[in-house]
Amino acid sequence: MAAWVGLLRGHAALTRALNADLVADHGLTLNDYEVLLRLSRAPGGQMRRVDLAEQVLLTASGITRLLDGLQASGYVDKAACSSDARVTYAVLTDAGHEKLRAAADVHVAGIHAKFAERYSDDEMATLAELLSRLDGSEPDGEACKPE
Amino acid sequence: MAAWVGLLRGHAALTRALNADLVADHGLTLNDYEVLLRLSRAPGGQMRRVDLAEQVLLTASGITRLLDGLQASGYVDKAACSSDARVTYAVLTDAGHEKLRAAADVHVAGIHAKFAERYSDDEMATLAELLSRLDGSEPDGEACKPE
DNA sequence: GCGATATACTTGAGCTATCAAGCATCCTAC
DNA sequence: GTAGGATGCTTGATAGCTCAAGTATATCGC
Repeated sequence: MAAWVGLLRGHAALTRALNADLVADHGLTLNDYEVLLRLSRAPGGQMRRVDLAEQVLLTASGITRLLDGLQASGYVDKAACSSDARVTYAVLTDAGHEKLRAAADVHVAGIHAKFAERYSDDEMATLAELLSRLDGSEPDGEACKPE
Repeated sequence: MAAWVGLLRGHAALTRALNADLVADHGLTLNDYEVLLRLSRAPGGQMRRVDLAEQVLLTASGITRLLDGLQASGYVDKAACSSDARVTYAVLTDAGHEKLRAAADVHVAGIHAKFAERYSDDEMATLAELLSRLDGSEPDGEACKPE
C-alpha cells in the first residue's frame, strides 16, 4: 500500500521535473524523447508504429499524434513497408538523430542526478530490479523485415 | 537509468490498469479517489483546496476542476473559512463517504493483488522505503483552524 | 488609513492522452 | 475468387491536466 502511494508520488514528482526540463531546454516531451531513443536503437532507425506504441506504452492513436508532431518538426519521417501495405514505418531523420544527441546529455545527466542524490548504487540496482517486475510485457517479434 | 525506465513503465502499466478498474466500477478517477481519501482522513472531513492540491500533486487549477466534478456528483461540498475569506474548504459529504467506502474495498484489493503477485513482504517494504525518498515534500502546517 | 505585495482560488486556452469508430489491407476457409 | 475476420493506422470527440492571467481577500510598511 505504501509502495503504491510512493510509486504514484515519486513518479509524479520526478516526471514533472524532468519533463519540464526537457521541454524548456529542447522542446521535447518525455514521450517524444523516448520515441526518438527507441528509434535510434532500432535497426535502420525505423520501427512499425504499432511496435513503437507498445514500447512507450501509448495507444495506436497516441503514437499517431505524437509522430505527427515529431514529423512536423522534422525529426522523423514515414516509410512504407514493401511487404505489407498497411504498415508505415517511423524512421529517424538526421535531424532527429541530432536532436536526440543534443537532448540526451542534459537529460541523462538530470536523471542521474535525481537518482544519485537519493540512492546508493546498490539501492539503485535494487530499485531497478523491483520496478522492472511491475510491467509484464515481453519483447515483440519482427513482422515485416524492411527490404 | 534502468530504475528510471522501470519507474516510467511500471507506473504507466499499473496506473492505467487501476484507473480503468476504478472508472469502470465506480466512475471515479484515481485522483478523485485520492482526494476523497485525503478528505476522509482530515479532521472534520474538510481541507483547504490548496493543501489538498499539494497532497495529491495537482496544481491549484487542477484541484478546482477536479472538485467541480466531485461536487457535481455530490461527493464533496464547499465551506467557507470564518477567519479567512479567501479560502474555501472542500468537505466530504455523506454521499462522498459512502462512495469512498464502496470504492475502497475493490480498489485496495486490486492494488494489493497487483503487488502481492510480484513481491514478497520484504520486497514490498524495501520498495516502499526507496520510493518514498523520491518526492521531497514535507507535511504542511495548519493555516486556518475551522471555527 | 492606504498602497504594494502575497495568498487562495477561478477561468480560458491549449496540450496530450484516451476511446470509439472508420478505412484500408491482409489472410484464411470455403 | 470471394466472404469474414484480423491487423495497422487515422480521425473525431472528449477527459484531465497545465500555464497564464484575472479576481478577491489579507497583510505589511509607511
